[in-house]
Amino acid sequence: MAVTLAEVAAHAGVSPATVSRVLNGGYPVAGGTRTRVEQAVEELGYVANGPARALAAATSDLVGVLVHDVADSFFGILAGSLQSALAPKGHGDPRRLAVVCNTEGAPEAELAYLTLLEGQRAGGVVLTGGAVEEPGHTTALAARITRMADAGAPVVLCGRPPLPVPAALPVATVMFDDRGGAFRLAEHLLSLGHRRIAYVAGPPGLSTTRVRLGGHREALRRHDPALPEACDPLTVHAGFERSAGYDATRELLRRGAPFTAVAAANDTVATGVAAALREAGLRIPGDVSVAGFDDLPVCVDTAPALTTVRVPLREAGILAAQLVTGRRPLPPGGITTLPTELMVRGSTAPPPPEGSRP
Amino acid sequence: MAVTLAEVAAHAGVSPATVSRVLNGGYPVAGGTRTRVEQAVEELGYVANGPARALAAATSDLVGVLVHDVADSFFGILAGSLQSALAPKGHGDPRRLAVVCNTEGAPEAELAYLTLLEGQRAGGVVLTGGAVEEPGHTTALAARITRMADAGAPVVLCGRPPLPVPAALPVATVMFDDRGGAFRLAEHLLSLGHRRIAYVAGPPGLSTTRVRLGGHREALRRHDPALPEACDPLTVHAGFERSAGYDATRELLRRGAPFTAVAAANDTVATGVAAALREAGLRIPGDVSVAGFDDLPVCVDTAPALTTVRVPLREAGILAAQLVTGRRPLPPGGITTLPTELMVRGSTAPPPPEGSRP
DNA sequence: CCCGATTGAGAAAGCGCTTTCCATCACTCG
DNA sequence: CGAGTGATGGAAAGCGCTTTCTCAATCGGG
Repeated sequence: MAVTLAEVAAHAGVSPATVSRVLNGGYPVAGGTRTRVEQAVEELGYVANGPARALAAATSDLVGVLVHDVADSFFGILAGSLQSALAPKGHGDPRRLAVVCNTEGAPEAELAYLTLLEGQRAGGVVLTGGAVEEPGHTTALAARITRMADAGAPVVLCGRPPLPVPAALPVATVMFDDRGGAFRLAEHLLSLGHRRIAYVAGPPGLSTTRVRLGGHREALRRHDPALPEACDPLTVHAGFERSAGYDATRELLRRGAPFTAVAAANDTVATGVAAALREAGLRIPGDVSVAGFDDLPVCVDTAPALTTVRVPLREAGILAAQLVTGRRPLPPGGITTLPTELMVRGSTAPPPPEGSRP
Repeated sequence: MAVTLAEVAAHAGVSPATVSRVLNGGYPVAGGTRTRVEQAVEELGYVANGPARALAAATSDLVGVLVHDVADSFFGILAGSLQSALAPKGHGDPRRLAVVCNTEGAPEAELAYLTLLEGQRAGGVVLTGGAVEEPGHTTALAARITRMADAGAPVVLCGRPPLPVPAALPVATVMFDDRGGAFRLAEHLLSLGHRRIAYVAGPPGLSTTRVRLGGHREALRRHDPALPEACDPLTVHAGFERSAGYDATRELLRRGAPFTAVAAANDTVATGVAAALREAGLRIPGDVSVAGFDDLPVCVDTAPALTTVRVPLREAGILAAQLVTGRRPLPPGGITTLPTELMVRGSTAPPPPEGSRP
């Protein structure tokens, strides 16, 4: 059916082995021979049979990309830039294909997809999104990743903490300075004069949740050691969806404890928070300031525009692509932390004078 | 290294052929034997070698998903639901993996990715996003798709017009009633009293652009045969990004021809339109009404919320997944048109009384 | 109770490529 | 001037699975 390597070899008057070597490099081939082969490839319109290559080489051109959900802008942007970076313009390298898997953040799903990817002899895997911090899962994941990396498939952890794997293995971690971002965001709110700061956190047990909340509380503590505890009643855990922010805020409002600002786990949640607030007749930022996290595109289209912390998703995607394809050497220690940046917009302002509610 | 079929066979005391048959079905295997094999698979934790399967069977578990850009919510949502639908909960079927490819809508990129996918012996392909309507490309694409479908890989065109391929081939088309949606949206604006309706269309030459604009103009024409032409100076073509909407609107404003409403190619563009309008000191919908298309999540978070046309992306993704895996038979004619729905929100209202500008 | 259908399972031939392991060959060193 | 040497290219053995092609065994009917 399709043109095979053997046919190209015959056409060029060389052996299949030579054609393979020309195509894959890493072996000296005389200039003339090389040209002849390349011409044959061109003339016959040869396209390698991926599965056959993968079977023989025990590694494929597939790169697994585990995300919570590509429909979520956070992951969509990350996966998008990653995918694009996998396909370099100058079609020099053989193109790697991105296999994206929605795990919903579920440990079992992550493991299940990794199994599938191992079965496909994926040439690399990128795990994104916060990690469920449960000892059992961490161990299982570390073991799996070690096995894959050991088999030659680079693994990149993106936006999640490093895992205990033997050094020297091709395992890299790309982190975001979530803690610093949350810290600066809280500082921003404090400097505006806010003290009763509500916090709609992500799901408990997730690394991202812990780190962001940690940075936030640290800033409160720095300002006033008693503040973190004082704000505890104003902290609620929720999911990462808009509705979670909405529900959490209604709950907060229902409780009646007054607050003048709300920081959310991420921008999506923040939009839910804002919606609930507005619905309750509160003005943003007049009555309550709202802040998100991630700096998704939606931030500039809400009214007022959302103060948030920019997380360099595109950069992370590109970096992850380079690391997982080996186009970029592992940084010392295997960890790269990308900076986050406070983006002050219209949704945060000084709190209203005392006496207003809530 | 990993457990192989042969080892499972040995463990179960049968031949490799039998194990393969148990795993793939489609061949009678006695109950006892089957049980024994399944047990062996379980005990050894056997995971099939994808490439080997694909090589022997000449088809893989990979499903290609071509999108303009997954980072764009429209495609992210589509690809997300498609991917999830590919992995049915009850882990009965062998899981299919989604290979997502960002084509930026470029014909060459589409072809290039299809080549790659053919090389991988993909078991199916879903092409999404409007098609570039250029004879050459249409022909080339039709030929490619025919070849793939002929080789047994179902092809699903999603959100783009059907292609001329021999019937009887597994090629399905899932369309959105873009025309109807645009028509009803225009009707809505007309019924509010708008007559000078600007339109920020998508890139020329793209099927989506043509169809949406067509529906829009048809509604204008129905209302008053002279209206389409009257609004021509208010129609501009742009890209599908927010900035395109922004730039186009500034251009419109600069021209000085008055208008009381702007319909955009999609929601993302509409947010850009709104931003430019607000920046020019115009109130929405007080001075100018704005409408989008697609009903992306962002619509409910803009202020005011964006009137738009809901496009059933999730449903389309699920449907495409079922069609491309053959879990759902092709509809007669191979075409399914999904309905769109007008979503009236706060960004559209009657035009201001004459005399206001512009 | 024997014979042609059926049903169930094994043997073996690839699928198309990579990759040792060798065989050349043209030189160069001593 | 013969052997050592690096640069090239070929032969062939798989990689792990699917799928004919075959054959043994079981079964119902005349």
